[in-house]
Amino acid sequence: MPPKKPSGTLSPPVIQRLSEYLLILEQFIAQEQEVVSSRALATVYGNNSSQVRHDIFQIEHKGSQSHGYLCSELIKDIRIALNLQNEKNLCVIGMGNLGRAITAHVPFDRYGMKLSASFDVDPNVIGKKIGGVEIFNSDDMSNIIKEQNITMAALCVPASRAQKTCDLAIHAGVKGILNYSRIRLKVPEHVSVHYEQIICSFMQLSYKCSL
Amino acid sequence: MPPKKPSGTLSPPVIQRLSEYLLILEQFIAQEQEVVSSRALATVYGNNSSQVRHDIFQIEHKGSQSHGYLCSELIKDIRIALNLQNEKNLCVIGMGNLGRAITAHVPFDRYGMKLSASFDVDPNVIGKKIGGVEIFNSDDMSNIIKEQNITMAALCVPASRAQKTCDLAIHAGVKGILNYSRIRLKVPEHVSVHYEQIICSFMQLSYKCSL
DNA sequence: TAGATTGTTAATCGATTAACAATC
DNA sequence: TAGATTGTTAATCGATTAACAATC
Repeated sequence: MPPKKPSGTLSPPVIQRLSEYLLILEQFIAQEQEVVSSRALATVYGNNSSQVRHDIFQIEHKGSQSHGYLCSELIKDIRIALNLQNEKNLCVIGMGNLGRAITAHVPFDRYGMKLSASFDVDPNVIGKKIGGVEIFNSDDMSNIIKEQNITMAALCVPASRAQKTCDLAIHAGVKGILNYSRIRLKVPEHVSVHYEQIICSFMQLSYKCSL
Repeated sequence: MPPKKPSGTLSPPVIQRLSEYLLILEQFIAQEQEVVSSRALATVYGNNSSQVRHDIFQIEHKGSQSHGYLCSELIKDIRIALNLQNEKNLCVIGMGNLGRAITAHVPFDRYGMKLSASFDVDPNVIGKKIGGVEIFNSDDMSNIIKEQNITMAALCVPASRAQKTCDLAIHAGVKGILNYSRIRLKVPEHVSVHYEQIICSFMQLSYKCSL
């Protein structure tokens, strides 16, 4: 019998909430709040204390009964549960506004990820750096992905180029794609794609607002 | 007894899927594919035909038994179900890379939304246009939101300014916020906030990839 | 101690899937 | 007609919430 549950045990809604609890807890730490109750966390997140405790129960973190959770310890255990300790390399493909936003402003290094390359086809930007990350020629993508052992990619290219680019990245070894392009991708079974269609988020919000 | 179910009847997962079906169906139309079966749609979306039929059942669209759904008709009924016919005004606040990406590239007008203003504090960009949308001074936000009857906002400002900006927008009449800033917002009960934390999407993908 | 709060199970609720009759 | 596919209900599955004993 293994000492810990096998990874892959957490369901998508739980993973999602844990990742957001993590950011909230870090906000608490920044405000020098060291302890938090399930009730307080639930208030900020927008759910209820029962769900918070249930989520935390699943990652086998132990709080202090009657005094709540120590933020710093809970952060550690969420990081372990989400597998954020062993570093993963990723790249951003397509340096339009969105690609640049992700490259320059998302703090990957604080969450066990390393943005090790970005790619574009525009000769005017190739060779430059954004947020400390070099922009490479898309033609060299395959080699660089292999060399740097990149396993995840944010796809920020125009729809017309998305499938071809995605095929190339997968062929070079990418296992997970965050797709910001507005088409559905065909990928082999062993590859995960998460669709991040900004317009769909707006539609959902719009629906809620129209009730 | 009302002829149609009251709006607000659709659950969040159903709304989410319907919004994505909509994009897929439009892709089909663009490829001159006029008819689609629940099975074909499920294959592209990545679920199963039973769920597709169940979702479509809920919006009271009638397909043709034995021949599937007519894409154009299904598109129409999804639009109705999602309340995309009556136009809503929205704004983007913060014209960094992300704000510019949303302003320039998200096709709001095709989905019943009108991006009628964007805001920034930088005098170098105020007065310019991006994607046909004028960038106004954030100081004038309150007036412009009221004048143009803006009800939704994409919040793309730095964390340090997010809460203040959000308060201002809500006070001027905004009812729904898509929050791209990395903090939790305190809002009154009648306002909906959707959190779009890019780093959380990466954490979720990373978890899936590490299984 | 009394009060607060967690840990954990059980109950409830809702979402997904299966099944199949109806229909074109 | 036979085959394909929807429409719709029922069954299953999983996620959320409630409850409360345990504990500090």
